[in-house]
Amino acid sequence: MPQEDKPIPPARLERNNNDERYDPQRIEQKWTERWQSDPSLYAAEAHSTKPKFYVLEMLPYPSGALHMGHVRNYSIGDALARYMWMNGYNVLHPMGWDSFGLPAENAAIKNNTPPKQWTLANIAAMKVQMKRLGFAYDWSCEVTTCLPDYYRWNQWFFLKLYQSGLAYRKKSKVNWCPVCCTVLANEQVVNGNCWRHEDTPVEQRELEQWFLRITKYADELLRDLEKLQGWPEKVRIMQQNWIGRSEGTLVDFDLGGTVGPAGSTITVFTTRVDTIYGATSVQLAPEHPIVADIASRHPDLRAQVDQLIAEQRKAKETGDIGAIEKHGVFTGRYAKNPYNGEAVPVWVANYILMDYGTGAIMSVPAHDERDYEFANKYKLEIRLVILPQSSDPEETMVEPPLPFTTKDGIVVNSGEFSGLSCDDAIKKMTARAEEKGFGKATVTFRIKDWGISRQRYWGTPIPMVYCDKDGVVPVAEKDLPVILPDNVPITLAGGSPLAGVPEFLNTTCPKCGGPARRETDTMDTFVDSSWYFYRYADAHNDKAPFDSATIAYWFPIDQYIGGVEHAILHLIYSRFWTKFMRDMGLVKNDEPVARLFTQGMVIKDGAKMSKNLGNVVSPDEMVARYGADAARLYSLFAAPPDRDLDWQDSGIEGIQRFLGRVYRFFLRNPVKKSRDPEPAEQLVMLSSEARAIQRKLHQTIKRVSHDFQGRWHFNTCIAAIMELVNEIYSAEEAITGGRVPNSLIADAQRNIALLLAPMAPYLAHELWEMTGATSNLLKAPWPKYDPALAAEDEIEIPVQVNGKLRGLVVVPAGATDDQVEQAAIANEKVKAAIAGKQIVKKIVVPKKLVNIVVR
RNA sequence: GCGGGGCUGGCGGAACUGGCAGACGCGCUGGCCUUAGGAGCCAGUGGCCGCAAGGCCGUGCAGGUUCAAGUCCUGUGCCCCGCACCA
Repeated sequence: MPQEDKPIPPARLERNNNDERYDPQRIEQKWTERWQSDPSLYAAEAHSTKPKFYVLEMLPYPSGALHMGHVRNYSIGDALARYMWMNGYNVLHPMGWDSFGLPAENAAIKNNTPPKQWTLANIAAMKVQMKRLGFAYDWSCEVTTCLPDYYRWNQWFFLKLYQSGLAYRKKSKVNWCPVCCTVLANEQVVNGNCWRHEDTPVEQRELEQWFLRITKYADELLRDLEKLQGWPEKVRIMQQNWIGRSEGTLVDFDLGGTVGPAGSTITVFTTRVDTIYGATSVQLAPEHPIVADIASRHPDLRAQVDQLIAEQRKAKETGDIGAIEKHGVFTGRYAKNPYNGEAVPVWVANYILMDYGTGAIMSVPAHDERDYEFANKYKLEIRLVILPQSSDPEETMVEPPLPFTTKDGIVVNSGEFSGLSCDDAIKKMTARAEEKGFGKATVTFRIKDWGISRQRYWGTPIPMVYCDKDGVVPVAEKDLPVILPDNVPITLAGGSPLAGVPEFLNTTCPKCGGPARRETDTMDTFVDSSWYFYRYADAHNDKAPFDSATIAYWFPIDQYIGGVEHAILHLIYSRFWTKFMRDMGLVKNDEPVARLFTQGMVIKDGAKMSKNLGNVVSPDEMVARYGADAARLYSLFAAPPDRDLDWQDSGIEGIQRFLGRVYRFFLRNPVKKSRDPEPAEQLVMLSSEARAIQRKLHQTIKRVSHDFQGRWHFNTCIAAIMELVNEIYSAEEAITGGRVPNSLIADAQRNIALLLAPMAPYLAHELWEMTGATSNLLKAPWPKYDPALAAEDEIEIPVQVNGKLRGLVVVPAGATDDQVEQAAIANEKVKAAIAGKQIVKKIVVPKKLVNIVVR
């Protein structure tokens, strides 16, 4: 939503009529103007001998205003981009807009504004915010997914998917959100509710839909998770669970005669065929077609089954599926276990899901907890067929107190398979099924094909045509894009708005030229975000989605940064898209993203910021009060980036104080003699105060470099710079008294500007200029430290007696262990602590500590 | 139930490979400067005892390994996130 204009209280410092005040508004405005005058400032180099680095933050939905989560995300990415520039990389750092989607339609209804107008206005507003925050984006390759020059390539990809058999149309039960009035992908259903309307249960509807065959890549998507060592383990595991690969066996149970159109066989799926001699019933999902067949002749059963179906649906909707009490009903029929020829009763049970496996299971109460619970309730036979490996095979447990469910056992009571280990039994029994033709090995996935049809207006039109003569016909490539018409009346009722636009709907068949109708559904917006980051590298290509050679240079993305909420949806779809493009020969990389970083949420008063709770902090207000640098620096300082950040207004004030301290140090100690950076002089004869500053300076460069590169602990980077500034302030008397050479002050100032440059770019640039430097700080080399100058002359060694701190001794940095030990023992407090006791052991950890063990 | 992360002062957080727990910042207390201070500067600030010197206790809890444990091991509690009748 667009930000309403609230009167913003003036920055507190502005009331201070002091020439030394740090005025972020003045400084930041000055640099904004300068940076805007050079649009190529942040542009990636097309031909470069430098190593490349592609750093990317997840593109926002243009809701109208940035929130603090965006600011944090982009502050991290921007710091990294700037750091890599300073380290000599050719950096690609783009930004764009995930700009199709339902909120634009909702806003259209509410404000009577066309979605396009609303969206483009929001983009303009948010771009202003981003520029005000000083993020170094290469706007020349901006991607806006709702514009035809982008979405035409969605359509182009769709045609390619269709040609490859990876896009298909199918009538099926789909998830329908009654508030969005559209279909949702499985990935967009959260606990049975719509992902955007968490209180709205998803309904099931039968509709003709377009699907993308992501399941073709299910195995590879799973396998290649191994390659993604630069991804958080959490995300890899979430994807692994989502894909849900499971190896098992299909086994046919014969019903001994046809019941109806669904046939005379029940095929069950099991991962534990080794337990099949213990199967004492077959359980069907209430929605299983054979249940419908049987029930059609038995009205009583029909009613009971309907109840089970209703119950299951309700449980799914409330998210309680998994906790409902198991119950079921006997169908009156029996099915034959093909291994032992035994006929077992066929039941319908509410804990069997139609959309996993075959919707039918064999029930083995002795070796499955769920089956055990069910069998106990209905007094079904519990037959033991696996014994724990350790126990005596002679010993027969007739009534197991609990089912034994692990594979670590021996098969018993299973005819010729008795005596085998579970794994061997699975192999041999599956082979038997294949040999006899009553079953086979199979792999089941939890992941389903991706339904992309949406009955909404504001999305990419699906480029397909329906002809009475030729059926479903793809739009010719040369006729792309199929333009999304403007001025479409939008309601949230009655299906696809495009169906009500005759100029759009009516077309001619690409094949026969006769009258035909266009597809009126649009694509899921996750299609847009599945490949947008490729377009950045070649954003103005009008012959192809991108040039393959350019992609080969930039990909994979070196660092992708965003919220963990995209761990499944966006990040699995875009992996699928990359694999499809690779198989098309369009890209060479198997994976789009080499390293992924998921930053923590921004919370306030212990809760996620939300309008309902009224704990939202507006970036605009923060920038107006404290400046962009302070807002950015605080979002990096308040917590390490992977953890949740608890926003505290008093914290950002502290950051502003710090920036003011830095600024005043420069202001009070103008050093304009030297021009551009030059190596620090070797300052041999320094006062102790000067030496302390010099040492701290080099130690700080070391620490910041280390924490930045290796760990991304921006909070400790900033803390280190604060320490340096504190050191300088505490030496103020020495500075004003002339005991610190000008050249050292100049050196410190240059380095402080450099160290701050990635995180607080406005002030850093101002300070850089104040030192007299004329080069562009953006690409100034990251500072290096001199180990000799960073070294301490003397070190303080804690001395423990029996592991407890008893004294501190100061020794020269180069002291030998013996000297340190002597100094430790000579210490008065240590003497007192060991007086009258016998020294058992002396431990000297070089440069760290001494521990004297006494008795 | 399974998986991932977390638990350190009044608060946000430091302590990367076992080696001075509490860096840095906020808050608080005191002082300086000032017509004024919601500006700036300086100092103090884990708890308990003590005038002090100093002592004891302290990283969710209980054990253990070690000269030495926030860090390693065993057990356990609580919080957050994800998945969940997946056969």
